[in-house]
Amino acid sequence: MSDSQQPTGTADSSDENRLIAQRRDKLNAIRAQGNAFPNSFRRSDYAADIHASYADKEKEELAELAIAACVAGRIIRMRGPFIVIQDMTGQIQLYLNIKEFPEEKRAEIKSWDLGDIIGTRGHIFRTDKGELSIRVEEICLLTKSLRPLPDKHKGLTDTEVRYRQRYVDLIANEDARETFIIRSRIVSAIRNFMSEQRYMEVETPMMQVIPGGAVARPFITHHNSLDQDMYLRIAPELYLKRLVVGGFERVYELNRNFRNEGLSTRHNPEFTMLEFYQAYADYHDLMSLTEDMLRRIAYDVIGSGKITYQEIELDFDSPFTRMTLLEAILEKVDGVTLEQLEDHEQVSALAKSMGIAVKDKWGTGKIQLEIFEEKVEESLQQPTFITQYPTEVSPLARRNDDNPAISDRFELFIGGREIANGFSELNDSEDQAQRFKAQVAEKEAGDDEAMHFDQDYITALEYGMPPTAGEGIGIDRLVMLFTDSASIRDVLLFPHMRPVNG
RNA sequence: GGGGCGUUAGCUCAGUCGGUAGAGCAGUUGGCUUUUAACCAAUUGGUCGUGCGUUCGAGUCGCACACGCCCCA
Repeated sequence: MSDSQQPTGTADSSDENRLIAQRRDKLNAIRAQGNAFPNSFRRSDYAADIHASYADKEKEELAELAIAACVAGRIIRMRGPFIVIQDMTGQIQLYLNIKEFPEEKRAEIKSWDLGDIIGTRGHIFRTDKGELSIRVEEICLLTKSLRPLPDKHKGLTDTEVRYRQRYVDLIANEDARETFIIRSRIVSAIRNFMSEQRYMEVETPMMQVIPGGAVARPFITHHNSLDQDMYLRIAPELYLKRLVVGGFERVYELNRNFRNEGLSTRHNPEFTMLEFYQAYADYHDLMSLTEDMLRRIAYDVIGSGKITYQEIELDFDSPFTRMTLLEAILEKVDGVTLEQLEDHEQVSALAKSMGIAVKDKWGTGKIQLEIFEEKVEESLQQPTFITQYPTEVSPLARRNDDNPAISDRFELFIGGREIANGFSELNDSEDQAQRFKAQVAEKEAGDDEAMHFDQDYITALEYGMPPTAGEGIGIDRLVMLFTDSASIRDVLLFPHMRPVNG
């Protein structure tokens, strides 16, 4: 009976099959010949460079030029005397007439499989059918692949395997490679842009004693030698503003945040955020900066100010629409009046009629925000700045000079999703202390997403933080837009997955 | 947390009314060797996610669980 509880084999051997066994036999034969994993081959050329350099050369011209090439990569197709290899830049075809090689080498070449990694030297030529290729003169196996590749035409489609074994996805699917190349280019474009704006990149703690800067549930961890609980950061905000106090007047951090929340097509427990702060600026300045930045990314990465996301054309060329939260509700929800939205009893009744579970402690501003999120957010496809968020829901933002109930804050929506959140910073240490106290009261009332009181941050503000504006941009969602990805998992190399065995 | 859909060969997928498990690709053997999803001939390969149940008989019907995808909270 207890035998049924025992594993029948190791994970390593349970998924072995005859295809792997055949390849393992081949590897054993190579081992018997000498070094099965040589690392002495050095390539000098890349597939994409060869295509770019000789795209316009005819067959006869290439024959006269007799250009030598030395490439390496993974075998992804074999047809007759042709072998297609893939390197980090793309694919190139090799022509290998096996009859030109001695008997021993022929047997070795015949034993090679799709997926094996080889290095080769030869000359560039064009086939009768016009394909730029390399005529192989020397060729050797560099790494034997033991596992068969997915279908050579259809690639790998099983989403679970694509996420769990991203390395296979990247070998088999051009789209996946392209997505992560674009992601890298977006990040580069942002760093270049920020650098040009005299911003300085910094790194602040990811493990924090007091998690701050956002309203979210943190992950808890423990420092053994200090015997102290610590939190993975939910935002770098309070540290970045300490640096502004210190005199770094333009700082940014582009790195991971961690939030202990559910998973969805738009949420992963760890995600990447660009967060930046600029002294002597307000939220209007940052809206302009954001517009410039996104337009720059579009042209750097896509080469156009128009991109298509889920069959909708998004326009980054035109000035982004700007409207207040209340204006947006009035425009998008039929039959609602300003008087209704500004009166607590009426707006509460309105929210309830929309199916929103209004809580007693919610103020008018919170209810307005809930209505916006329920009825308006999804319709904001074209880049749109929404401004004048209620102070009640913006504990770190500066109050508007004319109306203390609203804050000098904006959020940017594109494709129906929040992409950025920015505001003029609260630099009044006494106001900030009071708002922390209000958050602590909510935490004590049972809201585990409410903020802690951060005394050192108050102390920093007491030294004086210049008037400043700050913003966070969700990089994963931005990459989703520019790669036309429906799920955040498609833009994360290794998205969080439930373990296979419990 | 709730609902829907999915899980069959290494990969991509069929599988009818419950009655011996199928194809293409990959692999193996041979042929061909400037091909383009190369081609021709032959051929190997299955714990049908896991467990329990119904039945003479379950890939197929029922229940539970696991993992995934989508929607909702």
